[in-house]
Amino acid sequence: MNKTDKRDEILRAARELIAEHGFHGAPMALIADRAGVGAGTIYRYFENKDVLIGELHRNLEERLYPDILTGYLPEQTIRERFLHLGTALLHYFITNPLDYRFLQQFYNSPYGVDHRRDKILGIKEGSDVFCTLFSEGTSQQVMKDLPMVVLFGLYFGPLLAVARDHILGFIQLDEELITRTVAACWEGIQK
Amino acid sequence: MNKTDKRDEILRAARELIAEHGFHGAPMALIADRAGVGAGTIYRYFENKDVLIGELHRNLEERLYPDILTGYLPEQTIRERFLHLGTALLHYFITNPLDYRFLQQFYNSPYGVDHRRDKILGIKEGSDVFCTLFSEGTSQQVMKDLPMVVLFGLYFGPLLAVARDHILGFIQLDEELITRTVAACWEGIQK
Amino acid sequence: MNKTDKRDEILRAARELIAEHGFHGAPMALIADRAGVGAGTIYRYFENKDVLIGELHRNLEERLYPDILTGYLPEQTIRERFLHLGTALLHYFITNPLDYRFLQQFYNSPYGVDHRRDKILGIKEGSDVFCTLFSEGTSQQVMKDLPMVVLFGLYFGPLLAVARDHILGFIQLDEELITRTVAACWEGIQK
Amino acid sequence: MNKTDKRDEILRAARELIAEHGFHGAPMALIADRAGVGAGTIYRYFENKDVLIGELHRNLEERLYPDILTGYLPEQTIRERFLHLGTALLHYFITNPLDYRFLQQFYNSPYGVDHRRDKILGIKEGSDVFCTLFSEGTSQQVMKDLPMVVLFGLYFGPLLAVARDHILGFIQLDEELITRTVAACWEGIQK
DNA sequence: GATGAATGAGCGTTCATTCAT
DNA sequence: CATGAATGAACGCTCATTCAT
Repeated sequence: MNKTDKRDEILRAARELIAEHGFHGAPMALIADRAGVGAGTIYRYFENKDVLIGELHRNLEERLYPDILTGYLPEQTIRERFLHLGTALLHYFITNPLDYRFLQQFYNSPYGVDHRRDKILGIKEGSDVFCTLFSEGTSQQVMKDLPMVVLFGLYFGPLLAVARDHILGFIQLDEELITRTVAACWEGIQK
Repeated sequence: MNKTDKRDEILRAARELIAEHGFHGAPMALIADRAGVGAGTIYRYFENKDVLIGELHRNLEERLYPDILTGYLPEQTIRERFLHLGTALLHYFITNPLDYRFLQQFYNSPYGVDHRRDKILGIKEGSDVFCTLFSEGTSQQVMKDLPMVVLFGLYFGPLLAVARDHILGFIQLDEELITRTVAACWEGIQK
Repeated sequence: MNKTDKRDEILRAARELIAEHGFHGAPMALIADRAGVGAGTIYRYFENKDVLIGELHRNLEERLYPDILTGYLPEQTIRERFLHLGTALLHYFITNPLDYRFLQQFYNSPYGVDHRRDKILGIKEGSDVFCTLFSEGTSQQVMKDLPMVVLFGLYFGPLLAVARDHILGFIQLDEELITRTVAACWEGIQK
Repeated sequence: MNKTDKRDEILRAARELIAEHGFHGAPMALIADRAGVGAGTIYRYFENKDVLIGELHRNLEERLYPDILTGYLPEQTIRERFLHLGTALLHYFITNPLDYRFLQQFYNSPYGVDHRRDKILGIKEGSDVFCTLFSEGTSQQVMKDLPMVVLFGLYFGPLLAVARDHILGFIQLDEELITRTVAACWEGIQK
């Protein structure tokens, strides 16, 4: 196992444990075990647990963004792009429930404390796509003239809520329901 | 300090610490300190930490529901009642940010595990107000024909998101913004 | 309830709890509860827990000795008296298993530490009957010429062991078995 | 200090503290101190205190049985074997007083609760030597026709009593006294 | 570089004892 | 006197982090 592999194994092990059992169920020793490395080894790759968790978060974003941007075409209308991103986001979380659960844990833990600025469950930072789209939307008067933060709330709030409820089994999202849910968000946001 | 006072002090101390620093920042010893009592005293009032936390939750609901139901008139139109509740909820969380933060911690911790079914950040089944209102809304075809869970997401998702962002200082919600935000939710939900 | 009654209630409650659950299952608060008095009240009658336990021990002996001495006739032969006491002792413990269990707990706890000199599971101190009997037995050459302590071991050792096993349910002692057991002891001790 | 040494140090420290002060005088922190290790270290070797205590018990038996079986010859008469085992047992406890005191504590504590069936102060079922010997003794009509449990009481009762009194300093057992004591037991048990 | 045994501060909880009422 | 609420030291145990090998 080379250096990068080891690092990846640690991240994977940590992500799984946290998603499955929460932070309280993911002590360093267990992460090391599941990653197949020694407990001390983790500290060669990550200064401490906070840093490991933070890295996990960054790592997640690096997988999330390419995914939802696949097939995203700047030349489409604002509405079309809005629907694409919302739909893609729901698909991503449904396909990767561990990632959803990790995010949920992350933003309500001491580890997420420094990332709180990454509002809206983390879907903002570096998310120029969303910023750009919403800026365009408001300046072109296609979206309501509300602060960006509120528009984000109207968008991500419902999406994350239904993703959570799907993952918790309170609802079974299918293509049609996803489409209609994202469409409803649009109606709340459009002018 | 009499018996009730002491119990209240413990609840207040616990609520504050949890809201400010999360569960990890609220060990029993610190709660006792801040409440001005001995560590063992807490256990005269609450069987164990889980029970204390659970009581904190119940206690919060006992303050939240009367508040948002003040001035709620069943004879108003569905839209009017929808706007009333949404506005009242935002007001409550803005006025009681500690309660918002406590709920946020609560539902993402082992303590809230049994209450997960109480979906949508504590607006739970027993909250017939919301259930009743939404049932009426869909059956009268005033609201979209979506599963209750999705409608709840479209309602509470944005509200809780903007409440959080206000509390975190990312926006300053005033009466007008509150009204417009809740109105936007309505537009997403109405048929 | 007068002063003596209260004291007796405390002793009774303590004895029961200790016999039933051991010392670890008899905190002062529970003793007070079962005695129907306040926790602080115990300290009016007994300086501290050690003293209470010690008193319990003395109290037991005050009930045990009159019992086994009933029908004890100094004019009987040494053998007859030996058999009488042994039989009476077994009867007492079978009839009062709580007392047996208390003694057992007592002599293996910090509380019994000062009473260790009361060897042979407590059946020695003040037990002039036994001392007298055995002195007589050795000086009259009816018993083996062994140190008193050894003779006591040959007497109380088996008796307490079978009492324990009866109470634990490993054996069902009836009159005949009691008689034969005490007789066997005698055979070991007699010259 | 290597791994085995550390484990042994912990066992030794625990045995000593329990023998000297009983279970109440052997908190984990003190055991760790006396063993010269950190408090947490104990838990690398023993899952919890119960397991540590249980191991202490097993460990003792592993030293006790080989010791008393040394020189034990099945071809000897029942009486000879009886005397051998009794003598060896007394020698063992006199030589290892800490072991005697540990056993005494063990069987009168919550820790020994599961071992209660191992009657007669730890001379338990696995001790086929004793069972076998006594079975042979009764079936060959060399021993009295009493239940095994009573015979055990007549054997171990006195032996453990005199061992205790020697350890407590009430008598000084020498070879002759040991021999005569065990012989007295035999007289009580033989037909 | 990798390891995992060792650490000890910190946790939730219990309970003998005190003392204001 | 009697009370029982209050105390806080002490317990068994966990786990992020270190460091000798």
